[in-house]
Amino acid sequence: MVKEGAGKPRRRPTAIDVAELAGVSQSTVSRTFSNPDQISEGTRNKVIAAAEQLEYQVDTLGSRLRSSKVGVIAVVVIGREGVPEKSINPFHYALLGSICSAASEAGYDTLVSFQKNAFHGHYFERRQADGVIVIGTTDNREGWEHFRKLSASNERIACWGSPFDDMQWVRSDNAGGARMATEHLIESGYRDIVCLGATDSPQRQFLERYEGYCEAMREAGLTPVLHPIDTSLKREEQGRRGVASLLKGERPVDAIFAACDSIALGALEALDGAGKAVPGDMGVVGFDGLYASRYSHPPLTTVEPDLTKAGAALVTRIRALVDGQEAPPPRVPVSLIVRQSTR
Amino acid sequence: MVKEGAGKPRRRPTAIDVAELAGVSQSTVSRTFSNPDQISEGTRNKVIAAAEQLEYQVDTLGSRLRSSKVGVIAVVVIGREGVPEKSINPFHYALLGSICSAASEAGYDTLVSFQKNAFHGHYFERRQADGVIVIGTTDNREGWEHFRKLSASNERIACWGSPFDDMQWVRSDNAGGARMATEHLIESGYRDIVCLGATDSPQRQFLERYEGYCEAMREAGLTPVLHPIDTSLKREEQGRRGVASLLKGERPVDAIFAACDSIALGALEALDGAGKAVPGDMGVVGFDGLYASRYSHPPLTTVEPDLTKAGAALVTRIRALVDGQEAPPPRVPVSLIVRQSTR
DNA sequence: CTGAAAGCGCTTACAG
DNA sequence: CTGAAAGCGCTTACAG
Repeated sequence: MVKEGAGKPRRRPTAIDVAELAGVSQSTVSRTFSNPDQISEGTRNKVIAAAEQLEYQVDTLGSRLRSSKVGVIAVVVIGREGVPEKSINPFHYALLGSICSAASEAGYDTLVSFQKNAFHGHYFERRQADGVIVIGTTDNREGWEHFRKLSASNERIACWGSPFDDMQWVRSDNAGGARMATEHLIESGYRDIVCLGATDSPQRQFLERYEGYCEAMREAGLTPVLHPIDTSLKREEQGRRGVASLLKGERPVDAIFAACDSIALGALEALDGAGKAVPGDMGVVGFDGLYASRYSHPPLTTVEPDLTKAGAALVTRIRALVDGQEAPPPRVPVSLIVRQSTR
Repeated sequence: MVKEGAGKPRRRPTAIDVAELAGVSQSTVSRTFSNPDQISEGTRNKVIAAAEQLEYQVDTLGSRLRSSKVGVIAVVVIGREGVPEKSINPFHYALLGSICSAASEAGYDTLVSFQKNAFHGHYFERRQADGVIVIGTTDNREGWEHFRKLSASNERIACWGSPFDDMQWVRSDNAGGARMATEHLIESGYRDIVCLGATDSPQRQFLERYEGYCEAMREAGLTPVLHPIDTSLKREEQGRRGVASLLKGERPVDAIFAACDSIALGALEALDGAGKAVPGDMGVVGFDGLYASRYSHPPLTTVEPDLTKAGAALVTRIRALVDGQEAPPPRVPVSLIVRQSTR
């Protein structure tokens, strides 16, 4: 720990400095760190001792330039224009966290960028990253189009939440989760269960969730009902409006399976405002496992994807693209978290 | 958009390729991108046209190695051991987002890493970053000690939430925010207002918030009361236990100013469980502006720091350390968000 | 305003 | 197992 600014400018030590001190060639120093098996134990120890004495660390820049290995995964979080970072769906932040952790375990750095309207960042052309993971709101069509094109011409892009099927994606077991949620509602005695969602949304997962819901309903001899939402609104507002029109309608409803937690949170708010008791008058289940769903009133029963596995799967996908490894099937398991919004 | 894997290996174009096509020297190509004013307009246009034709982009690796400018800010999010990424305080995720945006606007990439127990990442020694921004839980003493030491020997570290005063920090206007919160409670008619917090916590902001609360109380002729929390517990649990012991106590209480939102959320839960009406029997105010606080029951009145300014201030701090620029005062303004947990 | 040349700190065939 | 040498793609004095 040499104090800097104490007079000595103290040049960063290089492999040459270490070589001199250890009495070996510069290439031997390099090999000691990049390919230690090639070096005899005795020599290796001398080099390591010298490196420690000088506080030497391999310069990433030199190493990467020469070896053409970047060692970086870029993570792009697609947002909506005009929406500040603090309002980004917390689910995406949590996913970002698990991606960064998984990357780190695989020996990659993560270059994170939040993009709304300007999708520049020529990661490959500028050799800044070996691969790109794209996550974020499905709604920013322009953003996804951009990465879809890149994906077509360069295969090192993996994504979560893409509206397009022809990209390298990783997804929740949406149908399975929806099925679990619906079966849970049926077992709890609800019968007039409506799905608050959309089949034509760019959010393909909404369709998959609706299908899982339908299967479970039909197997129980019940009729699935889709109550469509206005996908141009903010999620919570979709939930509020959805409930408002449901309550005005003729059809009896005793439970709501919402296509995502944010919609469910809005729905809970509207139900509370309308004086409806949850879970007594109406059961509600969401999908995503947002942090906020633990503190809603009442706390929301939801389907939660295993985010650790999701992050790992995305990183694995990139590695597979980079060096032809085998990739596991890209469906991430989910689990049902039963809270107080259902009986 | 040349399709890769279509047979042609297609080498990445270099400045030499562009130079050949444009009929100039390689140095001229380099200058066109790094120092365009040095190049006449005619030459510049020729070079740019050639670059576009070849889809050339400056190779970051070569450029950085030669110029010694890394152009990267590392962001370290300190977590608690054993706590998965998805459970990280959402506040830190939101702050992370605004840091990444601010960095991007200043022309920096952000290298994000989540660290719990292993604090390696020799960003400077390995020349991976020009500076490091450290955020995250104040509770991981070991983590902060690590970065404090680094901070002492290398001055390019800025932080949010450090328990130590001798680091380069950026903070909320904690005292001012606490004052606003307390004045709001007093104006709303509450009198027996207790601060649920700690003065001896490593969370220095808790002390500052307590002090702001005290000032406002004294100015109104009221006596400040600190109801201490057990800082070894999880935040929400601190809030639950705090309320439990408050309700068992002798002292009359009609409002709680909680040192942070997570504590307030736990407190709301416990009050609900104990059959206390909020805001009727008890007013509650938090601090942080978590996403979840919008969906608590009732929605939580809270003090919210301007996260966009916080991210910008941290990045500015790093830039100041890197190239001696002037830095603005590192207090981030806050605002009071009145919701339904207060009259 | 432009070019020729050196060199940033590494990795990696090649030779022994 | 180790060394001498070339070269990754740039930037930047130096000279004109």
